[in-house]
Amino acid sequence: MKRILVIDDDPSITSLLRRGLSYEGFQVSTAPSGEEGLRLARETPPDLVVLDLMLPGLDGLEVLRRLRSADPQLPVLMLTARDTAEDQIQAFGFGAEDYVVKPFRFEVLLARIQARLRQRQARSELRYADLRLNPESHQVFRGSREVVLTGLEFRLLHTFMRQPERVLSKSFLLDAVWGSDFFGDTNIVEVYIKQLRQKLGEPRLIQTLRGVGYVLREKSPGR
Amino acid sequence: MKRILVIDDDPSITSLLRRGLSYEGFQVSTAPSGEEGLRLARETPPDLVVLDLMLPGLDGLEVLRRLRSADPQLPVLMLTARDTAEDQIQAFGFGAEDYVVKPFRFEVLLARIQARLRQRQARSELRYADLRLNPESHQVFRGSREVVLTGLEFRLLHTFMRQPERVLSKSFLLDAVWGSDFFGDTNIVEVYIKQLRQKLGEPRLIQTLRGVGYVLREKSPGR
DNA sequence: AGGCTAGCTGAGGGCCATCTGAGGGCCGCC
DNA sequence: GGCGGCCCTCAGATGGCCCTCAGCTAGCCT
Repeated sequence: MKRILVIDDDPSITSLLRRGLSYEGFQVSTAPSGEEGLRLARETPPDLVVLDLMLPGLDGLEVLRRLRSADPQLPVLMLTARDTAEDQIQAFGFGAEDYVVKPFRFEVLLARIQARLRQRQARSELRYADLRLNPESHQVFRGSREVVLTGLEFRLLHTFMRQPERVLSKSFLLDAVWGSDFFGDTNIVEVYIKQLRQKLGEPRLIQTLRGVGYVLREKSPGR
Repeated sequence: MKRILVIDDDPSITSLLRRGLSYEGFQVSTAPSGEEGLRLARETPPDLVVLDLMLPGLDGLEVLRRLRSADPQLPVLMLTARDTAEDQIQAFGFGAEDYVVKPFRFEVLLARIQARLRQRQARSELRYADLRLNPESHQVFRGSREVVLTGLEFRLLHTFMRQPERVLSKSFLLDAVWGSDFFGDTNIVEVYIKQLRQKLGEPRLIQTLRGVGYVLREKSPGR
């Protein structure tokens, strides 16, 4: 779940965003001042920050500068009532990615937030336990060791990594990886599971649930 | 010198931007339609695109989509007279970074352009491993040795260098380098890959992922 | 304990994605 | 008009990957 930090001294704004963004599935923190916002960001780094330009105490631009110094990649969305050309120029100069003018429609803000997160998300790799799978480079690592997979093996593992700890039946996998136009035996799934297990090494991450399917899960010790 | 491509059917806009941005030290191309814009972008990839949402013929959003498919990193600044929430939402959905509403102050547009370009840092010379590609001088070096490439070879390598370690499918390359109006066999990609590999020499930097595509990557040493 | 069935495994055949060398046609330049 | 460079096509060779198969193992039920 993505974390969003909202820094604004206007309670009607923070309350609106807290409710609206929570409803959209984000984990929302709010701070009424720059100092408080920076403290929260330091404790639990958010995935994105919505920052009011006009703040009591520490200036919004100063907060932006400090957030950036801690994480130059962090997406920050500026929020403000002022709409002069000078402000915009200055904010962009400090490296804000985007700028929304109050009053705004919630959907517009949401769309921009999602656009920012998507930009970031697309490049990021999937992780589970000590496994890392990068869809862009088509690479897989177990710890620091690279695991070289063929096209099908990769697609199979990718399917598991997108929904770890969820049981996937053989017919589901057949559909997801081989496509619904495949008419062979489900034994092919077993064959490729074995192949994957072998390449990924120990300890085993793909467990068999007899009569049900397979699941990507760390073997919990003693149960 | 940074290249900016302006796609807009309104001559007063293109003329204004051509003069204004040239004065600021940019190299400006303009296109009155989406088709023409895409063609220019394919021939000489710009550093940033200013794109009108309302275009005759090919829709602005469609142009955006195609520009993005060729280079996901390319900064695109949408420009439009419409200012409805729906448009903004849709444009962000397609991955526009920014949005400027007509009429605009030139300084605001300029500030946003500069902010985008700064984020992207120097595009002037692309590097990967011991490869260097300079889009301005159209030169390529492998280590200290210059590699002389033809126009197509250069565009192909350029496409790879803009997104190193990312898998590019043959159909993607066909689209990005040859254009979507090419109807020949994908074998042409294989032929040019071979040609590039030969000219670039060893160790091989363009790897084949059978059934998936090609990727610019140093062969990870056996681990 | 024994039987049944789901799942595991090793080997191998064949197909097709990719590689490769050769060559034809077009265009700009001399 | 001739020449050279570049783009594209084609067809044969290669071998990696996908899939099958048959025998084996092991969980589960009676």
